[in-house]
Amino acid sequence: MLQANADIDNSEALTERQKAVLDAVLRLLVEEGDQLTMTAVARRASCSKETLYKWFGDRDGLLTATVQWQASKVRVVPVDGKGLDLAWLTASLEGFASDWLKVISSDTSIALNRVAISHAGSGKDNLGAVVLENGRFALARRLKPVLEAGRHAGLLEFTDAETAFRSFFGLVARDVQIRLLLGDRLELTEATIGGDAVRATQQFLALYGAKTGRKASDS
Amino acid sequence: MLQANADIDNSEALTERQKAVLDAVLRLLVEEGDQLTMTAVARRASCSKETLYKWFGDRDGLLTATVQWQASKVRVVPVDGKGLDLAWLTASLEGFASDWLKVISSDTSIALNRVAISHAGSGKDNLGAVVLENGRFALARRLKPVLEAGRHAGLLEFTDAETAFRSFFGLVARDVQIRLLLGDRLELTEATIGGDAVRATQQFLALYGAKTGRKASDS
DNA sequence: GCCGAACCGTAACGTACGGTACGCTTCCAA
DNA sequence: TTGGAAGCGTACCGTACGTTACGGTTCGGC
Repeated sequence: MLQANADIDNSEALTERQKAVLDAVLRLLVEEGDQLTMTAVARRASCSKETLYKWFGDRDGLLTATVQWQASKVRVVPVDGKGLDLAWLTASLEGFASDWLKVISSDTSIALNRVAISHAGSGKDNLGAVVLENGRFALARRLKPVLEAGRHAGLLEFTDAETAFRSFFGLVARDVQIRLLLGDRLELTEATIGGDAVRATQQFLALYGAKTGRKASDS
Repeated sequence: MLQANADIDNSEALTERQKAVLDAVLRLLVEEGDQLTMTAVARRASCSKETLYKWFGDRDGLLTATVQWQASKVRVVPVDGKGLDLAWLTASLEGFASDWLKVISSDTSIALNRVAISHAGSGKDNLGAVVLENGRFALARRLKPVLEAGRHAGLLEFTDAETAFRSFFGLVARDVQIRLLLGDRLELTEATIGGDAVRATQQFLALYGAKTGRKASDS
């Protein structure tokens, strides 16, 4: 199982200059993928290679720091447990779906996932674990309380929150991420994402909504 | 959009020796990921590097040939349109789900997708397009006739087969592929796959099944 | 038996790139 | 003013690897 903990929010320890360097790495990663060279980073960030090695150790350290830096930036706001009625639940789910689609279709996410996947192949570091931890697992951690709240309010029915979450995940993401990672041109406009979020949410409610007050189904 | 056509079944043009070489590449790819070297391939396949270059042009050509060779091997049997009742439809969908889960969780698929994704980052070749074409799009081409048949028989209700397919895809795959690609240990046993296939099928039928004769729902 | 094609094994070449060393400038702080 | 830390730019080193070259071997055709 992936190691989750550790290095949660070491973004504190980064100076502004270092953050700027990592942003440069991010931009470079988006532009030309994993074959970015230390020389290119140094040139783009207007710093010396020696500084890069002093700050980040080696190339993998730089990549890891970049992934974590990006992760620390997308730390989203926790959902507010206001109403706890169906409208609130629906809005929350649609919000999660929309946010997630925006994330996985962003250039940055695609680039980062690509490099993490490449590295996962040659098990050198745990870049994949970091990405997973700050992506799919972070989403689950944030969404599950909402699902539990929905169940507690009698709006949802499920026995295992993890299973319910994974169904929601599947209904939202479908084939989007793998297609984008493999280079498929798939323009997700704001409107498309909004529509998909609504559809996914409705489908999820159809599957896991409480039978009272909503046509539901299960097996 | 991805170019689909061309090189459909150039596996004819491969000699047995060449196929053996590509199988060696496949094995090597599974074992040590994308950082396989031409020297390693030559050693493993007991052939000379000169031969590799004569046959496949360069490293990318070798990789492309390998991906296509693997793709030509997994050409599955078309589903037989026998009964056209609910049992047949359910069994077909479960079969598709099970097959797909087996594919995406196989070492070979993971390794191939990883290298294709890496290459998609640095848009050198169209490895990603080849993988997509023989993976997700091939699945859609095989499944859609089943969905259409189900609709024609009054068992399914949907307006767009593509949308219905993507929902099915999402319900089946969920987070499995991205987790595996990112290096998450996720053992999919035969039993797990079978259960997931049944669950995904039931959920799909709940969403897209005709309202008559089955508890259905939609928005 | 002989020739050439195909191919194996290996040595060699060139380059790209990770990592290091060093000189120079800037900028505090004593 | 000066010493030193931090950092920039660049030259340099070592190595890994893609690619090429070449000698030796097998084998089918004459």
